[in-house]
Amino acid sequence: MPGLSRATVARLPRYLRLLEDIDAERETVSSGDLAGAAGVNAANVRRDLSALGFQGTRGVGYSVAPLRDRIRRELGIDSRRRVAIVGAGNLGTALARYTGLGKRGFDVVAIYDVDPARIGERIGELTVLDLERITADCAAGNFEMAILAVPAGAAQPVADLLSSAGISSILNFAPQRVSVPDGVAVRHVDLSVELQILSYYG
Amino acid sequence: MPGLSRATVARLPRYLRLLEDIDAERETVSSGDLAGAAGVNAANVRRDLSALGFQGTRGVGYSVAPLRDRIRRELGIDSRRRVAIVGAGNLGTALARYTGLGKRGFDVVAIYDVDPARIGERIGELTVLDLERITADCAAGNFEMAILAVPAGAAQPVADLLSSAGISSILNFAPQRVSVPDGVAVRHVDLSVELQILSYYG
DNA sequence: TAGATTGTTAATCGATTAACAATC
DNA sequence: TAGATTGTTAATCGATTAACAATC
Repeated sequence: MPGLSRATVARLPRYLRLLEDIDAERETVSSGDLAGAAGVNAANVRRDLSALGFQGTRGVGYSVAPLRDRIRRELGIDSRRRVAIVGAGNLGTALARYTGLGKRGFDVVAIYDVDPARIGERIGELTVLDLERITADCAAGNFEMAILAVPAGAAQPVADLLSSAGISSILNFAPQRVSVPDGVAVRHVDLSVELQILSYYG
Repeated sequence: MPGLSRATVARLPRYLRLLEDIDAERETVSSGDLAGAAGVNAANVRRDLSALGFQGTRGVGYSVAPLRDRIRRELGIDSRRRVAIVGAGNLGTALARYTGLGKRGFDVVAIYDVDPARIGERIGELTVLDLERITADCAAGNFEMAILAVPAGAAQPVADLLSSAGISSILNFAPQRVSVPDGVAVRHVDLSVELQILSYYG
């Protein structure tokens, strides 16, 4: 049903960023403009937009506003997504304070930790909640996505809790891959893995 | 000269993690063990290790210690890499306090900011330095890699400074892609892009 | 020998890109 | 008409995987 390839989906947010930042007076963009911003080939852009069923005009380009709306709709950004952060350590706290997510359609609605010394602490507009509550809160439909900012050993147990409570997606920053049942989407971002890859090419 | 495919390099750190965490008494691992830990196919593992020129023993598996050392050497982890963090906001501060990097061969040696109110502030063992100094410090060989944790608008200018000062690699957390000259390696990690991709599949 | 596991081939897959006719 | 740019084809590329002979 998705229809769009993984690689195409990964590029849509980049196109969207250009379309949102572009001069309000610009009415059209070419595949070359989009390619430049996203760091890809212009033919690739045309193919992506074609897969989206979005048509441009030969000799002219693509209409900015309709394309922007089409990508937003495809990514589901017209309806906001609610995100919980798990782990109120350095990284979790930093993510909770980051205001850039709100502009992109994501609302951070809760942050959880196991440390009694942290529970109840205020971080921006949020109060750190007891991790014990997370299953109930997730099952109650308070959020659809979670960001894991926990130590390696806690990643899989927390992912299990969330999966059984019906979470849709997990973004995992813990230095440990987690496995989840079918139907739950996961992405891993591992800082030292990223640096090691860079280090190899540097 | 690299010889290893990008995809293979990206998997090596995952294999390494298993090899470092494994029971000290285990002398061998099979491609199936490594595949399970890394979330890939066993044939893929064998192909990767073969590309590395590392041989196993049929019917037995791969020797843990030599394989671990071989991967470390390939990734250049036997020599430590020095990393500077640019931007002492929420994220930059969290990264500076993160102790996981040291265990993986990366030393955070400096953190920079432009805000006079932050310059001189202590973060763990580091003192926030004036961004003005970064070109000189980089050119002096104080570090080889940089992590950008700056606002979107600052990413490209900072990347330009670092490139001209001879940086090897940049890990960019700013919500804005940067372009750099040949010879500088860059990776982008964009939190809201990651969430948008997840959101599509969730 | 019997069971396990490697190393490699061949098939397949998914994605990228050059090129160019179509057409604004 | 002349210039620009799309939409799509065909070629290519890089990576994955099943399968199995080799061999411990």
